Amino acid sequence: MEDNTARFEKLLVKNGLKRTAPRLQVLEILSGRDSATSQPYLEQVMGKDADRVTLYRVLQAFEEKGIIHKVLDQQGTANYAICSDGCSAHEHHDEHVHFNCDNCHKIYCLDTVKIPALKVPAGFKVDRLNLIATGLCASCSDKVN
Amino acid sequence: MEDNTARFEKLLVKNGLKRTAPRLQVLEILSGRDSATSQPYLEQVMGKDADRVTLYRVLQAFEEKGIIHKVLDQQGTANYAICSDGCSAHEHHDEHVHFNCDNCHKIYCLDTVKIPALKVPAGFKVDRLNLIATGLCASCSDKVN
DNA sequence: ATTATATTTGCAACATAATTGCATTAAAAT
DNA sequence: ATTTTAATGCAATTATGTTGCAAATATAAT
Ligand SMILES: [Mn+2]
Ligand SMILES: [Mn+2]
Ligand SMILES: [Zn+2]
Ligand SMILES: [Zn+2]
Repeated sequence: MEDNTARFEKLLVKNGLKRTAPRLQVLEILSGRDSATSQPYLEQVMGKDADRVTLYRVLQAFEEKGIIHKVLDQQGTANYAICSDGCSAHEHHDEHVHFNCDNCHKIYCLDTVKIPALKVPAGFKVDRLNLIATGLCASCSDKVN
Repeated sequence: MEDNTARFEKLLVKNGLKRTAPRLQVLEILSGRDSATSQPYLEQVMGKDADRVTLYRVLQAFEEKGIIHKVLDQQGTANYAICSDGCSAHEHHDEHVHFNCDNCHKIYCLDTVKIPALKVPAGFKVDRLNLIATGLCASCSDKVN
């Protein structure tokens, strides 16, 4: 497997973003997790390595460039995950289902589960769909049973 | 059509809630709108008729009793709408699609559009589904064309 | 009608998430 | 090495939501 840092540096350059410590750190954290990561968690992990404001700006830049996508959980907290498919500055392709676990509160990107097309009342023009399923994740439903 | 205030008073009593001015006012506002109403808007309209905290508590009580349901829009803002079907303190039945207009930012409860059942990976146990469609509402797509 | 009770409200204080302006710093281009 | 441009840090501010507690009020009991 290719060196992470080198890969991230390429990613930044490709998107016209400068190679800075806070940005590399955010990419490092996000890529090392199996579920979406909340802003509060990121803030806590980064600690004083970067200012709060910087974190917000890094996340915003990444989202605009199509590097990450934002998912709001049921409490309205922002969570971020690296985009898997070919998202770009001009268009996100993250129309997969998100699963929010009631127990561990993780948000999983269910990349394999596509959102079914929808029939809406006349006049409404659907641009994007956002489906959040809530319940117990595989790991938590295991433990309960 | 029956007098609104009388109807609301019954609703409160039925749910073991006292008939108070802020509660009646919230019901009055919500029932007079064709789309979900944001907390900030409610706060603004109520002005100094009720304290911010009271508004939050009224909304919370209504939600718990199944009188209203909460929808978060794409910005994470809380929006509230009166429950149409038989929601109760023990269970909400609001699994309809919500439509968030990019132009007027209104959130419509599409009561007629049910969320299709979902096939999730093994182990995941779905409890609730929340589908938000974003785009242009009928009224706004009219104006654009 | 008066009193007792349980609930609801308002206020103050606090917590957290997010944004803005601006001076400083640092990355990349020349 | 110097210039240019982008990004960061800091301070201040706004918005959203919560908690504890005393005062007020709706309703039930007398
Ligand atoms: Mn995702
Ligand atoms: Mn609804
Ligand atoms: Zn879980
Ligand atoms: Zn609209």
